[in-house]
Amino acid sequence: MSSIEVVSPTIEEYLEAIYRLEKKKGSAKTGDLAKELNVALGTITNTIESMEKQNFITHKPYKGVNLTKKGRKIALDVVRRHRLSERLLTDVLHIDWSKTHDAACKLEHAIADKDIIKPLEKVLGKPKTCPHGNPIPSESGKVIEEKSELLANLGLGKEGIIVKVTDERPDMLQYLATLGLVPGANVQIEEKAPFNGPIIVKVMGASYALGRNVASVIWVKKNE
Amino acid sequence: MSSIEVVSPTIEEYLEAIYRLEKKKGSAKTGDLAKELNVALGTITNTIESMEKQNFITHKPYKGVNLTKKGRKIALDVVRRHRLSERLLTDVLHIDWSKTHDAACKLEHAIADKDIIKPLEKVLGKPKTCPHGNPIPSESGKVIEEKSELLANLGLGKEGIIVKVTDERPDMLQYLATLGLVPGANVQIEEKAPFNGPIIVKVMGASYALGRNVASVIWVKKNE
DNA sequence: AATATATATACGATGAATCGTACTTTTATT
DNA sequence: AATAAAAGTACGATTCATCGTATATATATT
Repeated sequence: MSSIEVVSPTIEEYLEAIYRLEKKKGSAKTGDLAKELNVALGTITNTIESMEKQNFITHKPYKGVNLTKKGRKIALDVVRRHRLSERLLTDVLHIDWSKTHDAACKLEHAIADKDIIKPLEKVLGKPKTCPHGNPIPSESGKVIEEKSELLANLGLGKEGIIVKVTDERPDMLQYLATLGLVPGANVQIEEKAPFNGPIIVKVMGASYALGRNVASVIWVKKNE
Repeated sequence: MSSIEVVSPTIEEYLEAIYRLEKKKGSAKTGDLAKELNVALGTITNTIESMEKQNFITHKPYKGVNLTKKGRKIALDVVRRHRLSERLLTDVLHIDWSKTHDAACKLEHAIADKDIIKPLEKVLGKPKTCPHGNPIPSESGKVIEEKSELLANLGLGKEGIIVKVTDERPDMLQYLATLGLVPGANVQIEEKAPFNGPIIVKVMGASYALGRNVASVIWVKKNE
């Protein structure tokens, strides 16, 4: 059987957040978790402790939290449900990609049942990624991560296709969408100002100056 | 503004259950609630007490619980979300109507946001009823209940169109579907055995003997 | 090396939702 | 009217998730 363990929505949220932070920084610090989950630090300590007892994570004080095999399995399932929820919201309900994250955070816990998630995946056409370009883990927990590099690191004159956008803030996503900076779009570096100044990119014929912070959430696959 | 008050999923469940029982029996007894919500009797007493303090319900011991105006408003919103969820599950995800109830009980709490429920309603084509035929309350809380009578009470030889089925048990719904006893179907009473015996009905050319308990969850609109 | 900052823990407390057992009151049955 | 059955309440206890304040420890900065 090896079906996935059922845990509370809270623990699912924690596992998901740890997964994200682990991916981004290698491990999840309690402070980052507190910010991500919007709870007090002491709460993190408490919950982390109980999660370690249940063998979902390991915690080395001051070094951060990491998922165990058992924890990762659940986390991947939550991420899978989250990203399929986002696809449902954009592809079926035609909701803007800037609004999907928060809604998906609630939906993901309501579609854990196999009888729901499988038909959902099928109806959506087995999408490989969420609307922001992040891969959707398979039922068995496989993640196919497309190789890509930061737009901010792309050399002058180089061009590539946007693969994913790693920022969920609605205002940021709205901004990117108005410029056409969405997965699939072709971008070219026209200029890179020194001292970490803005980057001028060309998208669909138009040129825009992007701050480095913006260029650091966009991942592209370089055209060779 | 007059937007709908936000309460916990638990309270939403209670309000929804009270709404159903009120509709069926005029009021909700604590015992019925305990069965409906699968919790201990004492738990009902506790929660009921706090809900009465918050003015969601009134409770006359041994007489039952009833919704206040405030409570009914929330209850109708929950029912609306529940039934739209069921439509999503059947119409979009093509899930069998026998499985939608339990799944919708979870989904209903995840789609409370106006930004989600409005697009959902629109995509579904503003359906008037859930897959079982129960009316979907409007955004403002209006319920348009189609006049109907129990199949069990229909006279010999009379015929009508099934309007709704008021039973959520998966096995019952599966059984009804195999006989074609679904909303919209035309049925005719061919025979009524005495002493509350079975009723023979004709559906789509075929005849079936139904127990009274089955004929008492099917509501029809008589053809005049 | 000293100090400031970031990171983490301890501890006491709260509220929501739940349980189970014992007890009480009302309604139904004989 | 007596009694059995159904309905409801009281009460003590538990678990989960949370808070805030105070304190401790480690890492980074000067």
